[in-house]
Amino acid sequence: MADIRVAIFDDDKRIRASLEILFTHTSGFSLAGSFPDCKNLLKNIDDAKPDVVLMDIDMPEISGVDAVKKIRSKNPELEILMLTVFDDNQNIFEAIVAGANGYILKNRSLDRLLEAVKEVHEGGTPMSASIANKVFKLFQKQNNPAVSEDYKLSEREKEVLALLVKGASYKMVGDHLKISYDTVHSHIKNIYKKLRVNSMSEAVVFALKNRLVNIFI
Amino acid sequence: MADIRVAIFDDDKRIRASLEILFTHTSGFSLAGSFPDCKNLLKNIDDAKPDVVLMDIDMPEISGVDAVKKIRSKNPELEILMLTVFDDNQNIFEAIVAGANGYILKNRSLDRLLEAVKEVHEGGTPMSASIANKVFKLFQKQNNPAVSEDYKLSEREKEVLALLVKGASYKMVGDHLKISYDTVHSHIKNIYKKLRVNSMSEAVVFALKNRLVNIFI
DNA sequence: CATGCAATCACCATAATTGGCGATTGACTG
DNA sequence: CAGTCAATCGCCAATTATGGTGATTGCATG
Repeated sequence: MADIRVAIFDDDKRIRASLEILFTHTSGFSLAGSFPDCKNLLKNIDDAKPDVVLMDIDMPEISGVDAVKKIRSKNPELEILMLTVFDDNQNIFEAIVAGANGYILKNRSLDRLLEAVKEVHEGGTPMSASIANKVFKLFQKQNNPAVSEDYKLSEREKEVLALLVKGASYKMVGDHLKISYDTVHSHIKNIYKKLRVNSMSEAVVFALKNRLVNIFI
Repeated sequence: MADIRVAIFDDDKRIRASLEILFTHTSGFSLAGSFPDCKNLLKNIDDAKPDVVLMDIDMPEISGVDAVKKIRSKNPELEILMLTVFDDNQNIFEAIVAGANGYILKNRSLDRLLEAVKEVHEGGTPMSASIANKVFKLFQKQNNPAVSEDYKLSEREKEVLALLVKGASYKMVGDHLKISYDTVHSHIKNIYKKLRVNSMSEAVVFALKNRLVNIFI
């Protein structure tokens, strides 16, 4: 197995120095580069060719979050691990959305750091339980209308609507649900009445906007 | 501190029996109810008044996922912990979106189960690392349009597509853009070809999914 | 047991969409 | 200046969707 190449971005000279030593002398890792700021960020990364970027979240001038955004726009595949002092930092959340792959607290042990780098490199997501929880809750909220208005669609009607959202025609819905074309027609008429729309595309947009059906997956 | 009242839904008699014993005899917990299926789900919950519901994800007739949806529609505050055998189950994911608060593998220790119940009750989210990772990635994807692919739609075509998403018909698009019905038809044919779809609703869903047009959120 | 409601199906007429074949104009480009 | 492409328009045929008025079955509920 080739070493995991790590690039460091941190304005604290001592931390940088200790990380440099760590990744230079630990087998399985190698130091791709070490930088005190995010000037020439993309060029530095281009030269260093790291597998994993360690990014301090609190840096002067260009913040860690902005750096993540910048990196993501050019290197969508690069793994980025954020370094932070506090775990209730709003920046962490922004960094996640911007595309960071995980983060680790600065006061954790070096072993834990090595583990986290490995984990990120293997596609994982090292992070604290409290942030994981926040992400989870927000995810649910985004995907679950919970108490969005009740349009009183029957189960069958929701089923039909979900198929329409997937691009099905009347006939396809009928085939899929093993019911006749006319029954599909009937359900759709009722759906339109309840949602107060007059066409399939309106119904589809309505369903997506009001999260009556779940897309994604 | 009052006991945490736990209600059990599992079709496996032995598991139910052992959970009943566990929650009856462990201090800090009490058994609110125990049921082999989800018939009378809401009434059972109404009677049992649990703080936390333990729900088997694979049950006959009404699945655990549907049960979660049902509970959520009436008791948005109730904590639900899913029980499952495998952790790569698609159902888990659906359960999460439906509003489950966490899940635990059935083969874990009873201690771990008690911990998880406590954690859920305190607003946490016990779950395996692999699912947490999936949730995290999907969350990022949803919040980060990143670099949506370029489907090479012309400006006019984007304009037409945006109107379709608003529920417009051919005729309405024509009126709005002051062009003929046949020109609208022409644009739409080209859009369908570029997006590789064959109907308006498909095009609309495609546009929303891939953020080719900006609405809501 | 009447009442309502969900789910199923049928028929009809009209409207809308879809896909195919064109065409012309003007702007940009190598 | 020839070629390309976006934008515009037209016609035709086939398919699909929409809206209306029915009907029957079965289930649940008071």
